[in-house]
Amino acid sequence: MKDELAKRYEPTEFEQRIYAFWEKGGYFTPVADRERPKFSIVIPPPNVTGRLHIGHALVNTLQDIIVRWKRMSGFNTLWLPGTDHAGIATQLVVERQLEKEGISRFDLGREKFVERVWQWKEQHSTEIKDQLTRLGASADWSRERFTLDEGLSRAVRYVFVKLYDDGLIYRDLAMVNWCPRCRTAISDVEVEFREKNGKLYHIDYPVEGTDRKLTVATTRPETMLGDTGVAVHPDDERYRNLIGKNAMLPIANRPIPIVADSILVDREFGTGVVKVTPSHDRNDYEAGLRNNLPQMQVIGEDGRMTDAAGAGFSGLDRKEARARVVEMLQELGAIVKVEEHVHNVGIHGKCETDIEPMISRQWFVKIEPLAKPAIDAVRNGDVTITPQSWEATYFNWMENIHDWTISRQLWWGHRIPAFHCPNGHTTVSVDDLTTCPECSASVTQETDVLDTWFSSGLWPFSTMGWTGPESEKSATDYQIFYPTDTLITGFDILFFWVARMIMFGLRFTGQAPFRQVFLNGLVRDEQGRKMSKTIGNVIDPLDVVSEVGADALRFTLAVTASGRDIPLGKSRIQGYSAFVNKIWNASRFAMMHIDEELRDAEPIDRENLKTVERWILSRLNAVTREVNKQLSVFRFDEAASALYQFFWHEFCDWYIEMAKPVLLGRHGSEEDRHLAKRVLLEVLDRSLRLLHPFMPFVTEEIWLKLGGVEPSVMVAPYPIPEDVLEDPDAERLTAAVKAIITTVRNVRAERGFTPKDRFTLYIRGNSERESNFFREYAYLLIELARLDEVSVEGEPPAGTHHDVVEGFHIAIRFPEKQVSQEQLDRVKREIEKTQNELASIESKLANEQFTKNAPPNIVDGARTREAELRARLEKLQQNQ
RNA sequence: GCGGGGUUAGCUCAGCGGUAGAGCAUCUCGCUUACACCGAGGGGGUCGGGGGUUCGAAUCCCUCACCCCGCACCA
Repeated sequence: MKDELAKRYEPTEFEQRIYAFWEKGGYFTPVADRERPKFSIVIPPPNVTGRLHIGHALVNTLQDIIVRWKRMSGFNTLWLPGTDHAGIATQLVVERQLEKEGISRFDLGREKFVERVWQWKEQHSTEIKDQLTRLGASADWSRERFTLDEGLSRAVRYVFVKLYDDGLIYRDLAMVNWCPRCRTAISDVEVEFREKNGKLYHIDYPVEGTDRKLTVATTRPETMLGDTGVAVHPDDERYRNLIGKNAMLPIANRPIPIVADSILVDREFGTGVVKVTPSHDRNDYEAGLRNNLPQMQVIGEDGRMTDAAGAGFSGLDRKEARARVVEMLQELGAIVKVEEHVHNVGIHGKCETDIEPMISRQWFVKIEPLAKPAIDAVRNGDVTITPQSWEATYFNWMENIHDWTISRQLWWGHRIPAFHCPNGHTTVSVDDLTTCPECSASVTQETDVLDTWFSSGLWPFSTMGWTGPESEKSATDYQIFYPTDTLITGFDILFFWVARMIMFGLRFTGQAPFRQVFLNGLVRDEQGRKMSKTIGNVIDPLDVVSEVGADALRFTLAVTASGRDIPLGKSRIQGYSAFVNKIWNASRFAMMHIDEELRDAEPIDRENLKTVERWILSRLNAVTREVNKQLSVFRFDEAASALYQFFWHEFCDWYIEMAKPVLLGRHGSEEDRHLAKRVLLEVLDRSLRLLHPFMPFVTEEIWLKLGGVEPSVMVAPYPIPEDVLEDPDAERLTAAVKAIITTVRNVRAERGFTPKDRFTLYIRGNSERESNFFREYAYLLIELARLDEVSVEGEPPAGTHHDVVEGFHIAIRFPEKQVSQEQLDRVKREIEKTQNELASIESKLANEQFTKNAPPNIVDGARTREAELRARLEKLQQNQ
């Protein structure tokens, strides 16, 4: 032992010091060795925009647990960190900043604006690292990447050009999701649906040349200004004769054709008549194409009405225009009725603005040829997804996938490497062009940038030096660490990110970018609600770290992370911080008894181990097996619980208490004490290593004070189970000792005795060996059960309490005392319980179907149980 | 509408074919020189309803109810 542990556990005292120690030791950086088995993982790059929330804490804790576990298990381990430029999100942040200064990005101009964003990025780029550092993330910061780095940008351009050349990227006029606030197109997955209360307006459109009117229903009356048709179902008797005639569009006073369309119109819904606005509705767009209806854009890119909307509307905001249209229709008497209507409104998730479907010229990825192999990779097991239920979601989405809109009318991001000349030629090129290869005219680069997820999709290999096929021979990291092994991320980006990485990885590297994916759940509050600023139930991970330390937070996250959503509350974290405290204090106790020379002592002399020592080593071995097994299947909760259970309730509550008489010199020889200390050290040492991935700081702090062979616990070998340590006999006997002690304590409380009252315990082994065992451990029974005597051979006198525990008949004699009714009832209840169980097991055994069909071990178990119950019942009845 | 998940102790959840479990909360006793962020002990569940398969079902199948989450639809 080098040094003493501080009396109190104060994580803030040492966490940052420990992290600095690791960094200085270079333990985060793997070696450039192709021979050693490697383990690699890339971080889901957080947005540069800032503060880590509890979800980040979770996903990075889980990664770190796996990474530390693998590193300690001997793998040449790389955890590659970095950040994402997060196109829209980051641009938004800076735009909001500008707003405060009273200007817009358009006032500043593209170049100046992008400069501003870079400035902002530089100011904040260290924040993410600092925050991950405080959580204890053992990422290799020397390899930190940013999606706009030169190498990564090069990869983006290569991929774009290649896909274009392969005919998988095209530019076309199509109906896209347009965000009028951000003034850009976004992809389908970026549209979120919110249920909103709206109104359904029923409007009369007069039919030309008749006195009939067609009533259409719409939730967006302002779009009627752009109607170019009215559709009915071809088989609908009510309107059949009107097909081919014109309806007169109110307000605009434009005749528009009545067409038949069986796809658009559901006869059962509403009036069975649909207004068609090809320019501002996805379905209407398709219907317009089918029926040759013209497109008429009445809403512009900024969400305001265009000139085409007509005088009185041009320049009005969408919402204003709606009110105006309704007002005018009311004046005309064209509104038949207005209904309350709950419907899903598509909004842009990043800024909450209502999406405007809009026809626009954009760049797209033809996705099906990419999706097919990505589906196969999961189907044939090259990539596994945990929890497995997500695979269904993955297939469902991938099999119904639509082309991916990749162009964004933003300024912050990878500018599309396409070059246009005045003669209408467009050339894509990895390197910048100045003149058109076709006509030599000077060219200008496409102004659109790429969807952020286009570059994130390349993350597992673009971060490793991959910039195209030639780089595969020269990029060392790519050669050693690609493909990665595991991906740990939130399920919310399964489509955005995971699916696209698989598609790109397969297409460009010929391999899936990872073998296993673990999708973690959402962190919720204790009542299972989402954390939100409005509810005020947000837990800031950095606050928690300041209050109780990173280890308590990490352990709490791990112990609740089964793959489902995670209910997290402060009280819960508080609870697990008690566990960290427990580890601290148990270590403190152990270190009081561990001498310097023990550290380098020869291996434990197994021959001379006492039963309880063999027991604790056997239990330790079992938990070692369990933790390794559960981590390999991402059951962080099971692994953490097993450690919790073992360390607290087996090691602290029982083993340490059992070892105290020897350690403190109240019992046993000097050699016994030496061996006890040796075992204590062994268990603590292994426990710290087992716990390290979950709580790296506290384990390291203790480990360093303990003084190990390795310079740091994070590079000490992770324990693996050893069969020689398994000891069912010791487990059985120790379980009996524990149960007997518990029973005595029980009886003491039940009969109203105090801890000061001393009893005599009579016990008999079922063999001479067992009797000897109880003789050997009589001192323990006396100490822990507070007895004055243990009699192994003596015959219990009358008037003692009888019981059968773990197959051993015991009798407890205690001083005369008035027995209360309550205590008598208790005895009665116990007898009844035993009788009931006995009855049920007897009837079971009497059933021939059971003895015939059930597996032998189950039947045997039942027989043993029956015998036990019978013996116990007999003894209990003596207590009445 | 399609797909996935859920309904087990007051709360949060695990168990997913063979005697109902954990953590927290609660109650009782105890400041015993590692720890009161502690120790010892107790109480508390007809495993959402109904039906079926089985010697045996919280666990498998069917069905109903309610809740959550995707996707699609939403005139």
